[in-house]
Amino acid sequence: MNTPQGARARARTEITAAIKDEARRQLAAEGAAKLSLRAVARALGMVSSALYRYFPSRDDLLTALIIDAYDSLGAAAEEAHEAVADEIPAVRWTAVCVAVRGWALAHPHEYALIYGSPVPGYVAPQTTVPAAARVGLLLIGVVRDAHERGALTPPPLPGELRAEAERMTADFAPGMPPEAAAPLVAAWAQLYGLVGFELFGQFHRVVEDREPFFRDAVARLGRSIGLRD
Amino acid sequence: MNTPQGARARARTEITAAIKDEARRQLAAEGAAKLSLRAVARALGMVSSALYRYFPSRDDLLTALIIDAYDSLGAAAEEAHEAVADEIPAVRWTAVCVAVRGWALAHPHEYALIYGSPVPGYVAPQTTVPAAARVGLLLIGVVRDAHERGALTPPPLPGELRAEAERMTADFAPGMPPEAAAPLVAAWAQLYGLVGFELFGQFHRVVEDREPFFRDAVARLGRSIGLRD
DNA sequence: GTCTATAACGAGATAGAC
DNA sequence: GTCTATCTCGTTATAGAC
Repeated sequence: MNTPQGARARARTEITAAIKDEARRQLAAEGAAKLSLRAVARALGMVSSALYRYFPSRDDLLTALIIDAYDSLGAAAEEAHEAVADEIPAVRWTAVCVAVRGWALAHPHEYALIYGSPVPGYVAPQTTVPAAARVGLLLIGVVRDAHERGALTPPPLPGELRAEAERMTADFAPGMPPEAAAPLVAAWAQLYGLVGFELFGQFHRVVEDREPFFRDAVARLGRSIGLRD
Repeated sequence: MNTPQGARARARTEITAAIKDEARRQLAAEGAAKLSLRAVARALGMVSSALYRYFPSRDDLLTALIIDAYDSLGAAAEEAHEAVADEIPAVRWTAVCVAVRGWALAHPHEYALIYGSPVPGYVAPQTTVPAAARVGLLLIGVVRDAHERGALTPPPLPGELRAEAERMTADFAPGMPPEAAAPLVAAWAQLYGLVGFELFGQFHRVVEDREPFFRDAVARLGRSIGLRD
């Protein structure tokens, strides 16, 4: 934030950050289901009712943590993309995917919060949507750019999926050929399948040398959409 | 079970089943993190100490639920495969994937238990491995069979992955060409990415007509391994 | 106005005595 | 196996400090 702040506003920002930091610590230790306002307050030497000045409810604290996680992931992905902005789309595709994996390995509990099992009793409000969409929009941008440069040869579109594909491009990927819509959305989900399996231990004794395995898989994902090397 | 049982053994089997049923109910309501032996006991009109005659700890109950879930999923996948055993490998591939999705939609909380975020503080023992491997072994069988019929043209194997691919085939997919190993393991993870995204709500307002979308995606996955239509 | 602290509610879990 | 005393929790009402 580069807005000038008075002392009270600064104190408020700092305490808000301290609450979220402590909540993240508890997330790592006990999981989102057991996140407790009282425990956070206790760890900060505050009384539980004081937290309500900062977060109107436990669910609002959870929502803030979720938005922060999506934004942190989105920022990491966008930064990685900018670093290779001059490369061909296939290279940028892989760079974004590798950044998603890197962020997930560095923040496993926040990854579990946003892409793991839903927290029982919690329903994410619409306010999480913009942050949640960042990585997806970035990948759409890569594919659209490939199309504009003539570097995209998407697979044929099954007639059954034509209407759905056209709705998708109209809704959130204007300028992208509808043939790429279903393969891209599928690749997006599949990317998180690869990351989740590694993170949650399903690759234990199955995949040993994980980075080259991952790069190979996401390169294939890019080709399945029609990105050319 | 077709072993003849005395009255005592039968009662034990029934009570064990009742405990697991009630635990699954709580799993759905509160999540695995909050699964509590006491609450299960209360719901069954038992006292908590009595449960320890059936499950020595909460983690053992969790392990039993996890093995049951893997076995239920594995059985559903194997049954779907048998129903199309005479078809070409690409058809059998899709049938198994569709069965995995169908099972997951029918058992979302058990899916979350085995493929969602890890339960904090719980580490799965080796006893879960055979049940967990069933779907993977089934998919390996489809690909191996395609190879034996000459219906498999796997993508070229990057030199970087040669050693890993040969270890994979030696460890759990003998008779399968190493070129197919990495694409198959990746496809296996990606399948669960597709299912998880649908189940956990990431496709909300993104994918509307989900079954054809899913079939298209898994058909592409099959082709990425080298299965021919 | 902005914040923290006290106390309380209703619900649920837990530990130990019996 | 039962009962009770003591914990936890989210949340609110209220009172007072700055």
